[in-house]
Parts: sequence; structure tokens; C-alpha cells
Amino acid sequence: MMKALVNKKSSEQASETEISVNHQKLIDATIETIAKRGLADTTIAHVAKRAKVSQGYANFRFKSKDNLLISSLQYLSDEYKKSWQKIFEEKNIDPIDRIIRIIQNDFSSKIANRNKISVWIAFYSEVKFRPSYLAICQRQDEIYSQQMEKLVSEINNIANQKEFTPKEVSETYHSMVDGLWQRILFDPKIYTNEFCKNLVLKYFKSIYVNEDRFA
Amino acid sequence: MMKALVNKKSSEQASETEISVNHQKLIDATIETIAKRGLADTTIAHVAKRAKVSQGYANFRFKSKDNLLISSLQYLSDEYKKSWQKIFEEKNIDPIDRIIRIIQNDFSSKIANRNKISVWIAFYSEVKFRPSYLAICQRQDEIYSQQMEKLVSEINNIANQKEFTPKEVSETYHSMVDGLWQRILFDPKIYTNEFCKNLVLKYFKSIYVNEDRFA
DNA sequence: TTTTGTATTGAATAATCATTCAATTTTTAT
DNA sequence: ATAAAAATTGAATGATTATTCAATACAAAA
Repeated sequence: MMKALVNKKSSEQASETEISVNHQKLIDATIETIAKRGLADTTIAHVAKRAKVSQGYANFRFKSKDNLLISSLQYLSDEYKKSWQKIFEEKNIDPIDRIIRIIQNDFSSKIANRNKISVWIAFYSEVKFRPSYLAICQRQDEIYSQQMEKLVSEINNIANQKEFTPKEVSETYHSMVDGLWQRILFDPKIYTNEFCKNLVLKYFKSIYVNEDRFA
Repeated sequence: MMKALVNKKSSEQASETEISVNHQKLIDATIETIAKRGLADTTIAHVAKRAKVSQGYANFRFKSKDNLLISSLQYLSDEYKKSWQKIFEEKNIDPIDRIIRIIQNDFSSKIANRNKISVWIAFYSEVKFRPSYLAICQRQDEIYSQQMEKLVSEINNIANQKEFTPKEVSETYHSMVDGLWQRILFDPKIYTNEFCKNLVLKYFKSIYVNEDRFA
């Protein structure tokens, strides 16, 4: 059976970014298991079975369950970050179109689906007791907020909007997203991605009254 | 040692609402333990110790750990409900003052503190896997939303506001509250109760432009 | 092919924890 | 005061689970 490193050029050292298939298989399996069974019921045995490796290997590969969970959260965080980072960087696109893309991304089915959300909230629920979880979440939030404020600031200038500061708009948006994600988990029949997205657009419409693209 | 029922009139049957001291002691201890250690690390032994009863008794009294957790969530939910129910019912108070009281309540230190929030989120994180948790949370949300929409509807009439429907305003507020609670957990230095409350007031200011009380 | 090093297995271990229940204490009724 | 009933204890049980590690499979080198 072939269960070794991938991309490993023969006789050459693996680069630092090269990671074994099993590493990623285990992270995927962890996220899937949390989504399917909840964090409380996520055991190394379940994860290993889903990743199709032995239980002993899963532990060996990540040194501990704790470490596997942290790596999975980090992966989730990186994945999300990649999705918005590139939108913020599209400097040639109009700021308002850019923020609309951010909103679309935050409520795309790839990001805002019950499985992903339940995993996020599972980690959130432990944030108070695990400094490493907190650090990952805080870092993520900080960069997102920073970029968001900058973007809102541009829009405020264009729209000549002075009543609401970039920080206020950014924080309000951010909290709405978190809250709506939670509600998607509770009642996906009512809180469809479309519903949530429109609610947020409507919020922006209340701030930028003359801007039709939010309607 | 005196460890029996309270309020029990001699020779009379205990009324249905009469509940033993130990019952409440155990629920309080459960909530405190979840707040201090997290749901994952909340064991019957820890709860019993905190409630100063034996481990065997805790289990006996609630039949199972699961049942104890459900009772604790229900208690938390009832406690919160009591805090807003009476505000919604103050029909002699101006609707805008009433909604401001709702906001003040949602960000009062009794409701929006890290301990309580962490317990809520602990339960939220299991909602997808425990129908009984989901039912309690959904019922709560439903009544709250219903009352909130009615209140917003009154305000819309007074303010002659037609752009934003009561449902939209209510949902936006509700998601903001959930999101901000989450953020209080992450970074209470930045997200003080005052900060959160003002952010929400500012949102209402954006809807009811001519109403100074939200400023 | 043989040797050597690495990857992977799976069964054993030890710790944790919910639950049970016989024994004990406390309360109530007579 | 005594007996009967109810409340409460705490130690034992059995199930679950992370972690370890000796044994095996595999890949690369010679």
C-alpha cells in the first residue's frame, strides 16, 4: 500500500510547505466528524476511521488529540481567510462592489453552511478555556476587521457619509454575520443564505441611503 | 443534617412548583461549572462537589447527566425570558423607551457577561446534535422575535417609517445581539457592554433618523 | 536481493466518568 | 420513643477513550 509523502522529489528534502496526504486527510476527517457528531463526541477513533488510517497513527501523526483539533481550527481559519483576503485586495474594483462581494462570500454556501458553522461554534464554545483557540480566532477577527474598516472608510468618503464611522459599520456588520450564522444553524428553513444576505444588504442600505446597489 | 424540601408545609403535599433546594443548587452548580470549566470538562463529580452533594445523589436527583444539562439550559432560558418578558408588557411606556429598555437589558451585566455567554454558546454548539437543546432555544427565539416585531411595528407607525419592515429590524437586532455576545466572549476589553449597547443604539438611529433617544 | 530507515498498524494500558445500588442518615408519622 | 419512609451517601462497576509501543509493512539505498 502506498501511504507515503506526496510531491516528494526523489533524493530531495521535502520543502516546509509539503505536507503528507495523511496530514490533510486527518484534518478533513476531524472537521467532518465535528460537523457530523459534535466536538463532544469527536474521538480519535472516529476521526481515524473516517480518514482511513489507524487510531494509533492519528495520534502519532499529530502528537495529541488536542494538537489535531488546533490544527483543524487553524486550517478552517486559513481557508476562510483566503476566501475574503483576495476580495479585499481587488483594488481595481469599486469599493461598493468589493463590499458586496465580501457579503456574498460570507453567505456563500461554501462558507455559511450548517456543517461549517457548527464546527466554528464548537470551537467558539471552548475559546474561554483554550488560549490556543482564542488566539486563532482573535487573529482572524483582527485582520478581517482592519480590512473591513479600511474598505468602509473608502465608501464613506465616496458617499460623503459622516454619521457612522468605519469602525461602527464594520463592527455592526461583523456581529450581524456571526449572529446570522448562528441562526442558520438553528433554523435553516427560515434563515436561508439568501435571506441573511439580503438582511445585511438592507443594513448597508440604511447607512448609504442613496446607493442603489445595496437595495 | 438538614437536606430536605423547603417550603414544605407539614402534612401537606408539596405543590408542583415547589422544588427542592438541592434541585436548584445542582442547576446553579451546573451553570457555574460550565462557565468555569466548559461543557466538555463538566462532570457530574465537579457539579456535585460544587453543589455540596454526593456524586451519586446528583445523578439520582436528575436521573441522568443529560437531563441535568437540559434542566440547566431550560433554567437559563426561563431566567432570560423573565428579564425581557416584563419589559415587552409595560404597555403604558412609550414604545421607543420600551425598546431602549430591551437593549439595556440585553447588554446589562446580569445578562451579557462572559460566564453566562460562555454557557449559552456551549449549549448552542450542541444544538445540531441534541433536539432537546434546539427546541428550548427555538422556542425562546420565537417568542422574543414575535414580541420584538410587534414593538418595532408600533415604532414604525409612530415614526412613519416604511423602508424597513418590523421583521427586518427585529431580525437584524437579534442577530447583532447574538454576534456581539460572542464578541464579548472573545475580547471583553474591546467589547464592553457599553460599547455593544451603543453600537446597537446607533443601528436604530440609522433606521429612525429623526429619533433623538437612540443617539 | 539485502539492508536500513521510515510509515503504519492494532492491541494493550491507564485514566476518566456516568451510572448503580446497598448501606446509612434523616425525616415523618404514630 | 419507635417504626416506617424518604433522602443521601460513597464505593464499585462497566463503558469509553487518549495514548503508548512493540510488531509489521513498506520504500529507498546499496
